Amino acid sequence: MGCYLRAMQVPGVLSEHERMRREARRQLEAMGIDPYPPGDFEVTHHSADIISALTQDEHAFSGVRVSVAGRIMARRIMGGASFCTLQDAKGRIQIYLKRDDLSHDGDSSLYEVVWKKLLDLGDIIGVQGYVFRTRTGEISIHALSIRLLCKALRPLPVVKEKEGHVYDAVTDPEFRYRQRYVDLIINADSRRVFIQRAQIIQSIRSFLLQRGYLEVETPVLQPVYGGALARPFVTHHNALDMKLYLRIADELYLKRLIVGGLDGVFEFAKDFRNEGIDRYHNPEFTMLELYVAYKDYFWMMDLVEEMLEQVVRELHGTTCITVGGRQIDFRRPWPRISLLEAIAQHTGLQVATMSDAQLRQVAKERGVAVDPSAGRGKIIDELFSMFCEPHLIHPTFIVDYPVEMSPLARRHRHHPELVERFEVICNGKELCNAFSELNDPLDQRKRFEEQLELGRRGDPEAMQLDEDYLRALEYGMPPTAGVGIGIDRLVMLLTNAPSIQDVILFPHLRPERH
RNA sequence: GUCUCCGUAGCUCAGCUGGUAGAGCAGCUGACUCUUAAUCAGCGGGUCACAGGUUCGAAUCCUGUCGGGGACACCA
Repeated sequence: MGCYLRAMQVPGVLSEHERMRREARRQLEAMGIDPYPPGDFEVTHHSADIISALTQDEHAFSGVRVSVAGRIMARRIMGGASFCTLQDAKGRIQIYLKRDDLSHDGDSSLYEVVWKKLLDLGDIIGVQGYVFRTRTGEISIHALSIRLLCKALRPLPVVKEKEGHVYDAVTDPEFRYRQRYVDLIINADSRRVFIQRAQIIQSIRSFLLQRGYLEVETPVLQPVYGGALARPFVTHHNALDMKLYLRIADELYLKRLIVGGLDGVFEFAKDFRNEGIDRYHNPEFTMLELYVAYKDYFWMMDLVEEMLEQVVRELHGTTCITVGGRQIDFRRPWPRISLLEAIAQHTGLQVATMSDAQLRQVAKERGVAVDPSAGRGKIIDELFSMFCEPHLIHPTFIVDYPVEMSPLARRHRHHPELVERFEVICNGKELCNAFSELNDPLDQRKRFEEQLELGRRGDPEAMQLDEDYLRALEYGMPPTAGVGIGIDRLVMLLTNAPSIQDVILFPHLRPERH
């Protein structure tokens, strides 16, 4: 690590490899070859398409000239003939090059000098030729011409592979995250994860669009942050000379749109929370929020179930996937169990009938760290996450939460101390959070005021009172169901990625130099 | 933020209880016109993360700093 940093810090200090490649570049230029030509090389085919087409029909390419472009990943030079592994966006294909085929009028310099001496692993070339099978049966392209499309000045880590076994794979997480561009070149699994991430998001988007919901964009820079309990990033607008916050959620804006009569809105929102970083948390992350008018949380449970089942099926072709060695089945219906029942099941405690003091006492006895300022809801939540969550592997709805934990949720229609809220727990982790939205402006004001009181008592995550949001509610918001799904967490689950850094292209890291 | 482990050539890693660095791949030179972790012969490449300290002598021991992983705490 240290050494490539050094090379980056001090441009004059180049490794032997880098000096070689710069010299090769110079020589190419001296030969009249542009090491960075314009993008006018016509690509007619991609590696994987050629291979699948020929596999289906052995004569698919008879009489066909193909042009492919990609990065040189391996070279095997045997005097007057060479093999090269070329990697493009869809995969890899072998190229066969012969001196005789690349020479014209007795000039073999393209093969002897350019190919053998001046091109390197990592360079990007275009190849024109015809498709054939080698004696051992590997589908290859017999090159009739090659062209340098981009000279690489840094050596690529060399990863070799035989019969599925990968040798010298680059596993250093710091290298992979800082230089994701290299990770993507050399780690097929990393490419796979990000392609699947895109598929998952696309799958959700089509599901929602198909139901007629409107995809919208709401402010990232907010004068009042809200919609979640979290610490925000603070920034400053110079021209307006005012404090702005990077959003921690887009909930309050989406619900304003419900007031506005849009009835069904969603947004894939980048949210920002000023908190610790670990394998489940990145300071900026993606959250899907969806709000639908004239619906409640029961309806939303059905929708979430259906949507996620379909997403998993579209991605994997089955509802049953393996995560960290465990089987998880997303097939509907998922169990629905109330928060208090779940606690009773896993701890034997009937917390509903306990006084605050009793609750505090049993929590202490069970080893739950209880902050003296923590309210009843917080203790219950803590009990749940300690004793229940880890046991919930298959997707499970946990429903009906204490009111003080959910200042934006509608009170339960039968139990005023609860709200109509559910979370989906899967693989021991929260996957989404949803509720029947609170649309009573007076109750909402009271809940905000309770949050303000928490804030005064020092809770840095307490909500701010959003006057404009209250004004919107006073105009009337229809009964509405809303849900938030942590997309990064969902992608981790569905791609079997152990760290959030593996599903975010450029995860946050400390600067390389201070 | 706390605890813990880690940082040696472009990459993957050796380097035992201190005697100032080694392998494979990659690179360079040469041979080889169906190879596929190509092969064969030869060669080069390192402020051992950084800064102090202990010592005759430090990649190795100690302290600190930087960066990373993991766990805990807060959260999604």
